[in-house]
Amino acid sequence: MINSDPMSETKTRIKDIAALASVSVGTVDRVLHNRGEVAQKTREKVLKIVKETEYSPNVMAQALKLKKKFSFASLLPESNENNPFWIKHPAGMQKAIRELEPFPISLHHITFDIFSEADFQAKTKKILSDKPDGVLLAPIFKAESILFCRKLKEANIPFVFVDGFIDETDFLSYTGENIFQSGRVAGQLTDIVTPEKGDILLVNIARNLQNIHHLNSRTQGFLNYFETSGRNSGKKIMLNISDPSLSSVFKSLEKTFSKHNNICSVFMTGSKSHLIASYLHGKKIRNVNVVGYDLLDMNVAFLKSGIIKFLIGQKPEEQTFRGIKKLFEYLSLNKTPGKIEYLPVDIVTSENVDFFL
Amino acid sequence: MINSDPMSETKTRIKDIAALASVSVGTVDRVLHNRGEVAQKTREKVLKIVKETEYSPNVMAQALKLKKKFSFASLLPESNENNPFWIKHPAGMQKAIRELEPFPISLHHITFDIFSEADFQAKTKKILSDKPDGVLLAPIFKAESILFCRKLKEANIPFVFVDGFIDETDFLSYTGENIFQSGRVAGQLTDIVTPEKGDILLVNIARNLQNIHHLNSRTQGFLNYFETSGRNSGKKIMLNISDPSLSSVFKSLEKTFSKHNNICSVFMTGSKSHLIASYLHGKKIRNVNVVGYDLLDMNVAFLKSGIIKFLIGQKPEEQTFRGIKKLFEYLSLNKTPGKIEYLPVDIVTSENVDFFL
DNA sequence: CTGAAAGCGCTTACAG
DNA sequence: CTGAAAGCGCTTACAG
Repeated sequence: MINSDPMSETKTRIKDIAALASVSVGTVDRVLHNRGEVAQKTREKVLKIVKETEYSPNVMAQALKLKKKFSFASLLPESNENNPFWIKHPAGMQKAIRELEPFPISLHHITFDIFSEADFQAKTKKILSDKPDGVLLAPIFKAESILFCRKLKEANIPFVFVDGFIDETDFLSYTGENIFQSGRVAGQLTDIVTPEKGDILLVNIARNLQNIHHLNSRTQGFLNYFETSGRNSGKKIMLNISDPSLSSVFKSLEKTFSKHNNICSVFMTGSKSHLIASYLHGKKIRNVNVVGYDLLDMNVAFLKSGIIKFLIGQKPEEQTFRGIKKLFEYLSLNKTPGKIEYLPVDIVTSENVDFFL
Repeated sequence: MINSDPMSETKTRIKDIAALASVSVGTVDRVLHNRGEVAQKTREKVLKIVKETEYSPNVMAQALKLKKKFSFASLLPESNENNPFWIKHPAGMQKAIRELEPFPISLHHITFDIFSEADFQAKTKKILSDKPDGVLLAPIFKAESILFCRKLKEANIPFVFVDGFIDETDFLSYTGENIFQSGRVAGQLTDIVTPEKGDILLVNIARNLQNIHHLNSRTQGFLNYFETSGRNSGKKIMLNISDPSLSSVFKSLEKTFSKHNNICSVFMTGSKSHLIASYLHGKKIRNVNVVGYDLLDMNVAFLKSGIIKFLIGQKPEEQTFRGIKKLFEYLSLNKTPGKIEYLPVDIVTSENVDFFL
């Protein structure tokens, strides 16, 4: 028999504690919430009984009485054609709010230009002036995020990270990928589909590489796999592309492929593997496998057509879903979540992709 | 701004409806719950306002007042050394009950001998006599399950399936694998790791094959993949083993491997791929890849050591977790879940397995 | 057929 | 420093 209340059949209520301590419920409530104005002796007596009876409040009654409306703010990059990765994040937050329905929660979702530190900073100012009860953010820009998080802490506003975390801040929780390990998984998958002596091309597309630590960690994980466990002994060729435009990417690939004639697989460290696939398709280059990230529509199309062999999913919706839930549970139920929650690294192929869409 | 209550700032309460209809809250409640004893005219007036105001009850207040305790029953195979697959299912139900904490729920978890239809039937009798509010079950034995489900329906007890479903019953919801598609995924993974002309051995271990339709569907999906999409052109050798003991399995494998000398991969349709791996390991047969199901400790060990290349996870905990939640939400919040919820087919390798444990 | 009142467990403003 | 009372939104037993 599994019970939600394994210790006792009937839960102790404030009233019971009051009776046991020979005080009124008002007094019990005052010590429970540290509202002061209670004699030290009374306080101790009540606290003792609270402990003995393992009192925990009835959340339904609390919520009914308090009708506290939580207002959350979220700060994520805006999604557009150039950056469709972020398109699914809001849905996860919506879902969390719907699921928490009986409790009134509002969420102000704010986006910033992923290429503009200034915009990010402006948006953080706005959030701080709104004084939300909790914040969810993707700490894309490290320096600016650290500043923002410090201010949040000063204002006593808890915040959770998605997509990545910054150790130097006092975040409540991170929900997302283990970035290094995900690079290792990508390495393993690439290893499986690459001939033993075939070369592997690693492609980074990013304007400003040192600021986006994901890609670096992924690349590190990827290379680490081959150092420790890989079978493939081919060359690992690194290609950094700073201009994400189609023509620029194609030009870079053109140059690289003409220089190296034994490339058997391409690993794309970010979500734009469809660009690689598109290039290979256009050039009618067969037998080159692509491994990349994220279930964007374009990526999925190439996965189904077979040019992309594996995609690794990051569960963007799940990240924001859990982030919001953690904020809520922390604030309303006093549950402190685990500091770091790594979501499984999903391996996605043409055959199981539909389950993830 | 995403809001839990998008239509109006303040929710309408029974009191508001009563005022609008010029009746008392008691009357509103009577029509809301079809408790009769209301004049037809009054009834219609109230219903109209309920509709207009899009009234929905405050679950917190309901729960606080009602203190209804739901009692659920679950019926799953008992897990033992021979059948460790079922060991993780109870944890998912526990988790659901913990998460639903503020609502009092009790669960009577009943197990049956997976080799005994009679035991299954006896346990269903017990459950029926307990009259639980909802039931979760794995319909392992088809005929007996149909009978049981009919009785549940007669008693007006909703039930959900995990691990498989039977179309002919009136189940509330199924949460689990798309079995055929999971076979296709297994086919694809096997295809990837098998040389183009290598033979593939399919192993079924089951006492009573026609009763366990999983394995059949998986095998069908597996073969279907090679018919429609596969690259491998080797033989597909079927091996059915009815005695699951170690010695019997080893003997069957011995015989099969001596008869076929080009087996490059083995697909195990159930959770016992560790037996295959163990055989290969003992015989020092290298270069034979194993693909199988379920993250049992023994399987994971062989996955990490490299003999098993891929495992497909079924998320046993998630199945029962969601099943219980669906029962609860159906009963307490009147939410009817989707009839069939396929969980993603998880592809697990030595590099991402830790996220799933 | 209908209304007024009590009470679920909690919090808070008020009186003392 | 402490207690008594009102009220959150709902349900129910009772009186009429």
